[in-house]
Amino acid sequence: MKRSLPTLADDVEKRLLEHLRNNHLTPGDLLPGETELAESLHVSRHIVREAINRLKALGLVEAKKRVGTVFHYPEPFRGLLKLAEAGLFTEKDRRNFQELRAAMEFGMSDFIFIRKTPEKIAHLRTLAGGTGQRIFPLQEELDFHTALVEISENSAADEFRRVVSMAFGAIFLSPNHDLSLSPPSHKDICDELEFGSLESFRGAMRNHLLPYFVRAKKE
Amino acid sequence: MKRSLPTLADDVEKRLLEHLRNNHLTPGDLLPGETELAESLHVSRHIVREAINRLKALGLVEAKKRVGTVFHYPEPFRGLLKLAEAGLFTEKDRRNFQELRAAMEFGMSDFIFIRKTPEKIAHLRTLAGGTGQRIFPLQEELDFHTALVEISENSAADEFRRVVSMAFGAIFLSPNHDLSLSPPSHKDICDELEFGSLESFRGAMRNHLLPYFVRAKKE
DNA sequence: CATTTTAATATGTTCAACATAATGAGGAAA
DNA sequence: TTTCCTCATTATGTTGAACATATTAAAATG
Repeated sequence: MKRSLPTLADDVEKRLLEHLRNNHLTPGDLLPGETELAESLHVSRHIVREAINRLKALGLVEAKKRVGTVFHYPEPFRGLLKLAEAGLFTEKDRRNFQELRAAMEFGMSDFIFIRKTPEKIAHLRTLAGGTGQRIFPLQEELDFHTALVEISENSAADEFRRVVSMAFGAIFLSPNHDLSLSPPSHKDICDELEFGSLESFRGAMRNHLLPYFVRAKKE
Repeated sequence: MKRSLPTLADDVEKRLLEHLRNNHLTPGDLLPGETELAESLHVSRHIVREAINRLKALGLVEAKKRVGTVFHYPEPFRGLLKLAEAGLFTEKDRRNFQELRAAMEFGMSDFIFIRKTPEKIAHLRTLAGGTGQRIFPLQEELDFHTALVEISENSAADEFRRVVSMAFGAIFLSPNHDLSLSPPSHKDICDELEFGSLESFRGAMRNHLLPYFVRAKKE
């Protein structure tokens, strides 16, 4: 595969990233002005702006008039979100991401269990809903799983989950899952998390996500 | 939070993304020329270039001289890779990503088991190494786990794994994991995948990744 | 002192022009 | 005919100067 020669904007982009790393920028800090950068790098201001626009696409910086270009702490999945929102993924891609989300959520069971606290469990219970059905079961599902993953204190998992949920459609449970054993409810999961063992909690998580795994099997 | 007004490049970027979606571009297809876009959108060519540069940052397009701007199929984690390569994440972020990778890999166990074939297992065994130790156990670890996730036929999981491995450092096994039960070897995992049950395979995966889960516990 | 006005300064935008590389057509040589 | 070279074409790459605009902070005003 023949790659084209690096352009000036490629160089400047690389050097800007180096600048961000080497100077340990804190969120809110300013990049040098465009004119200043153009002079010090011996390129035109347009080139500098092209490079900066790439950083904008990654969510790394934001331009503010009269102020300058301010550094933002990286949002790892900003690019993924943008691509997804643009609707550029295929149906198969979207299925893969939903599948990956379910696998990730199940895989985080251990970390959720390890880092649980009474306060977090209490908060989780407020979202679990009663025994009766709620008006917005879909919203409850979203909020509950969000809070659940938050317990793991893993921001990467948290953001990944949020992006996939937002961009690839909400959690979709096949309405006609004729399983003999009904999956654990949110309340059951809370109980397992609070009183159960690591293994029983992991099993509950797995059974709760079962529809995804089953659907995969049928194809 | 006061957001600044959308700039012309913002608009053009959005419209370019719409164009990509609405016209169902196939990888290799060309975007309209910069001059043409500038005229039809009533903006200067520089604005168009700034917008295109953002798409470049996402890996969505590549510019080729004399040819034009060609569409590439989206690489979901291109942005994440770029941020990671630039070294902009904190130590805690990197730990979180390694943790997420381990959780994801374990969570994919079911899909790996469901979609296994004799050919894939055979290929996996060629990477498992013999009973003796190899010269590059780290490389074997990388290749083996790559092939393992490939069996799941989930490109999203595949790419995520590759990006995290490449960008956040190779798999790091604590050398002094004084566990009474030694984790399953790669050969053991192959055997479980081929002859074991879904549950036993999942257990083997979990125990193989145990060091990650254990390390999390200590903190 | 509080308020309004104003000047300074960063990014945003345009125009016109030229540079450069890859393509493809056309002609020269085998 | 086939192969190779040449060269004009055409897309992106790059530059410079200038002006627009929003926001900040200083200065003037009451």
